[in-house]
Amino acid sequence: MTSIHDVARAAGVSISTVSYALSGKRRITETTRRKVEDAVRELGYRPHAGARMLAGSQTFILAVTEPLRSYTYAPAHMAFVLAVAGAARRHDYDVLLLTQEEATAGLRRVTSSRLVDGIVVLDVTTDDDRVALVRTLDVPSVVVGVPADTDGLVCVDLDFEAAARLVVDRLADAGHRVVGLLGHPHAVYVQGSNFPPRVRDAFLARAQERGLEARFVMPERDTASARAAVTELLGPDGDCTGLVMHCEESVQTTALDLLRERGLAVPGDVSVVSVASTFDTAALPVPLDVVPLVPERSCDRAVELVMAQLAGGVEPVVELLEPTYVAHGSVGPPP
Amino acid sequence: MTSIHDVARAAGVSISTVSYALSGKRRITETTRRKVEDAVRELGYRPHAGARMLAGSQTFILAVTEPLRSYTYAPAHMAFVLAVAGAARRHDYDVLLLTQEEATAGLRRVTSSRLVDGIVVLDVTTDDDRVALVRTLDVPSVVVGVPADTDGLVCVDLDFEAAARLVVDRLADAGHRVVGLLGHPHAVYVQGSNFPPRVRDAFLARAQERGLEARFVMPERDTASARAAVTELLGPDGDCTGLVMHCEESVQTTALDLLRERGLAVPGDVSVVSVASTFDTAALPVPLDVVPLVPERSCDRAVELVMAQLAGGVEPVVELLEPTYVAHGSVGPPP
DNA sequence: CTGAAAGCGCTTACAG
DNA sequence: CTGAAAGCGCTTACAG
Repeated sequence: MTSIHDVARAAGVSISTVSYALSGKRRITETTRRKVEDAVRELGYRPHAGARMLAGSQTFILAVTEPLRSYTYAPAHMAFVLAVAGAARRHDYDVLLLTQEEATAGLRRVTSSRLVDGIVVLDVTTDDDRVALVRTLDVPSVVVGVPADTDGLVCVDLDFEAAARLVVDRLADAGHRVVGLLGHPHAVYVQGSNFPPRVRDAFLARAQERGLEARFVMPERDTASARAAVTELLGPDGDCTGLVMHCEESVQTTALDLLRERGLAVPGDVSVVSVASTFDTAALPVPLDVVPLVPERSCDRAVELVMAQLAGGVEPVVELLEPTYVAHGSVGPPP
Repeated sequence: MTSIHDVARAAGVSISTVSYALSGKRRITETTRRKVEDAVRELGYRPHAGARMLAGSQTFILAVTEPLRSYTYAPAHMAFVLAVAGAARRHDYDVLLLTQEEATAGLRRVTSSRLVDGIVVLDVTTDDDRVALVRTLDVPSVVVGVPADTDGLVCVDLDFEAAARLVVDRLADAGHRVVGLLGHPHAVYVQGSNFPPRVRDAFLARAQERGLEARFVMPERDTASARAAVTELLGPDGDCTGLVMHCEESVQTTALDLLRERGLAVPGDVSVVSVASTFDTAALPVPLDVVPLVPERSCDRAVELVMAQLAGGVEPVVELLEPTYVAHGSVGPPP
């Protein structure tokens, strides 16, 4: 293995000059810097990670904790993990993946052994052990999502409440009087992620504010349950003309299939909007209006906030990212 | 931060004794060991990761590379990543996640900086850059899957060929004369993972050996495409009575929905088997016989083989794990 | 069975 | 603007 001494020798400088040339932490003559860089390139030098950790007390590793619960929607969660990894790399950081079975123990282990410089907590539940732990850990940490108690935390998340309001408003403005929310499975609301209840509550509250009748159903993931749920939402006399979907892609597909079978046109007979979806709703059987949840947005910001904590003080804060409404022609006036 | 010196002082021994007591690398008196362990516990001591890497030239970190391509089935791939992480932890290893955008560059970086002790390569394609790189890297590596050129590699994988043969045999033995394979989207076969072609080829070959007529279709992921594909497989006169599914859960669900709509009973009218599925086929609308792909099995073995390489010599080998047929009553004689 | 000490490869005050 | 050197916290021969 080629070490910093080899580089120093090849460049004809001292090892401290090599170190500083590489880190940019002190001013170096242009010519010296070039000599060092040439030597680095020629020798294929790469600093020893462990030595850097020990001497510099920086690891350039972030811990990412994502409990892939059985009832979570894998594609979306995977997208968040990958988005964190991507964002981290842009700051020259690698990502250590901590899984469910080891959530809090793992966080303890990697922080107290100084393996990581910071933590990104993904998919927090309302009352999350990892959040309680992170609060005590004194390691730069960012929570993606909003737990019940945000005291002392740095949180980033899409403003799900605003997202829900956006779609309700759009439907109300178009003239719909009865709107229905097709939600996630029941288990998700009970023990799951923090955001489905936030969407539900804001949806119901805004509908009331706008004087709309609102319905809410929580289908399981199977086709039959999804179909029954949509049927229930539409109502026996089909008075519900505005459908909001906050559920998995397959359930949204099933819902659209059912509408088609029933001869209900979108948006001619029923207007449909997807909220907080991570997939491309334009690729559904009917391209759907959407207030998207963009993992990259939340995760880029989360990593930025870890870096900011590393660099200096960041006050505890709950940052809610403003949602955007993307139209694809699936909302119109009621028939 | 409490260091090994603090522990040594508290236990009244030298730091080398602490180190050896913890690593078990040399014989220690029972009483001494206990004194050390007590001190460790009281002080909450955790060895500094960087110092261990530097002094011991072991990092206790494994790199996992998983290119989540857009056309891959996220739940299955996530399951593999998690299975590797779980297996690694059981050997006291952590897992560093390397993503698509950085696949080969990332492997180079983490190995040449001595950040990882070994590599697990997930979801290899037939002709995979990462495999070519890993071969030259001289770091313990295991490939999950079978690339075209396995020379010099340690590969582990389900024996997909045997799995395909198992289901064909089961259908042939039950008396079916025409069988159809519902495959993955076309893109997967062209540029994707290595195993779909293996299933396809073995399926077709075994069908021929058994004197069966065999069909093969590659639906996209949407409902319409899936329905069309099943219709095509069954044939205009419904002569195909044995359906094999090697595709995503949603497509399998759609297929079963279609059969039900057509009034075709399983297995009364059509026998159906799922092959190499990572989800629970017993939870489908009709519980399906399956030759499961169990991520934990492949990944446990993959991690074991990395550990074996770390411990000493392991010859290059392609280990194919024997498939198991799990019956759920979805195969019977043809009508 | 245990200890004193070298050394792993860096970073960063400390000097000049 | 650059260098010599201390020191980060371990592991592991080397002694006894």
